[in-house]
Amino acid sequence: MATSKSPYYVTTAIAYPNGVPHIGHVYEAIATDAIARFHRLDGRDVRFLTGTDEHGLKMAQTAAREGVAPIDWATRNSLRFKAMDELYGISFDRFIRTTDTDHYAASQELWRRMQAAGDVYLGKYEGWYSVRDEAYFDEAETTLAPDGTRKAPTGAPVEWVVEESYFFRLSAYQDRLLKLYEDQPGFIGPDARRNEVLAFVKRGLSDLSISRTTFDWGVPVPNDLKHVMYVWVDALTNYLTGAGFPADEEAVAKWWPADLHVIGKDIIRFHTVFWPAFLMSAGLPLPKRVFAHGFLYNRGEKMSKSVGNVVDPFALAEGYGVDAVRYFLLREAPFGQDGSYSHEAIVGRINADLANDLGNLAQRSLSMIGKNCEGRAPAPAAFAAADEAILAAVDGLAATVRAAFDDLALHQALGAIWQVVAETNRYFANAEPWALKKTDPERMATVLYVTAEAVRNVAILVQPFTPAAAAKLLDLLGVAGDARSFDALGAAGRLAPGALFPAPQPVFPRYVEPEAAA
RNA sequence: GGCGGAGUAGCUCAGCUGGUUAGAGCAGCGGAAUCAUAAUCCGCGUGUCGGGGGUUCGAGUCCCUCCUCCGCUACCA
Repeated sequence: MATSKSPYYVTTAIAYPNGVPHIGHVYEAIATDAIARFHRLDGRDVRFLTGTDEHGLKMAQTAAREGVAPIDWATRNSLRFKAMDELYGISFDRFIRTTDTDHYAASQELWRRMQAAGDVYLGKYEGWYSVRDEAYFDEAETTLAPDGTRKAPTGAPVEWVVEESYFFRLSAYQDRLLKLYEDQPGFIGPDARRNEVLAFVKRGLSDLSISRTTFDWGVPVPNDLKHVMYVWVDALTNYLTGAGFPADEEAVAKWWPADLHVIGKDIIRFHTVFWPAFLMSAGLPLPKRVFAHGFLYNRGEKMSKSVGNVVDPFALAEGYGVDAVRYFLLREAPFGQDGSYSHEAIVGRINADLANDLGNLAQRSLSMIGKNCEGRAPAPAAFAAADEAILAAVDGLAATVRAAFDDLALHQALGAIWQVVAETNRYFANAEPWALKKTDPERMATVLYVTAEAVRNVAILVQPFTPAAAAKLLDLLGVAGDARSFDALGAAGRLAPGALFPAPQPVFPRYVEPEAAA
């Protein structure tokens, strides 16, 4: 079952490490990690790429302000992002940095290919430029301050800048892009984003400025060292670098095109318009899917430094635990839509879903097994209708969860799993194994066996979401390390009666307010 | 302004191509049980389905109109 499956290459966007990571960064990493773990458990050979995008004027400026070299500033911050990923158990196969040497080689090779295709030409770029924003603005967007200076919409001063720049002939790709969206409807998700991109491209495309001469902190343009590549070519190419492009042809053949780019909704255009156009130009296959997740709000309010409601991922993990945060973020908001974070909401999820529903189900059944079955997997007698019903619900879960992952409806996968958890709690309460203890020990053993089986299957399926707790749960069920993939779901991996269980212990602790605990 | 999305129980939301008394989870109230992490189970919702009009035997579900909110409308990591 695991043998004939195709490799799976999935990426997050690379983060711009000009500051510290925030909750949005973890959210994207956690979601992509769940997807990567899911496919690994499903028997596929997975490559998971994440990292940092380290070039650009702003990085150089901040480094100068800090009195360090750009590379040192980038390294310091990049390490912080990597530490965050490691803290949250993000199972990346490579943490790429756009300052890695092989990335320079990849970016320059992509450039050469686009140039060879006749899509790169030298021109002049001019406009109102804001150094602070590292961006040009339309004159209509700017305002004239009373003192005669012109300001960007962000309030930053702008100046008229003319610079030589290489351009990419994006205008030539309108038809091919529209055809792509039509031929490959799943290329952009969710659908709402697809419509926006479609409307945008239909309005017409102009060529894209892809180099700068005003700073040198970037990948040099081949054969014209005055220029460094502007953000799009450099940053997007990381996905190719991560696949071994161009030197490692075997790796490229295996991993490229990527199966999925997970990104934030703010950068959808770059990934669904510029990126496929670059790849078409270079004669490379296109990624199969680009999916934009939503933003996280703090009690419905946008998080911003000035408001001071930014949530620090490190503090979050400290306060609630890594698995709880992972579960909460993927359960609370439909993946692809905006979500809201609040202390009350996360505590509610921790206590209601993790501790009460699943954690307590495991604890109550395993504790009875420990006390009444010598701590061994009980031997079931013939199954009654209620037993069969639960096992059928449990065994049907794999298909439901797979379908949810196909649609990237991660919240639905969790919803389906927890529905079975609730059913199992009902089953357990109905069967009253504690009463059967005296009247019908054989029946009690059967109920405990079925319940343990339900917990085993749920634990396997929940591994992509709460990896550490799931592993602990499987330990408590005596499940061997090589029996935790989706191959072991259902009848194929049933608990062997008599198998020894370690002493049960809580897996998902309740959240208790610190002051109440003191 | 243009295009697109949304407005359903206190909260978060399901409701497919129109058809039994509009559903789920959470919260709340009442009860049961006591294996378990004060966890679990059972029962309880008279909601103008944003307002108004229309089509239809019949409309959250289609059409028109109005109100409110949100997204996109090119180079912002």
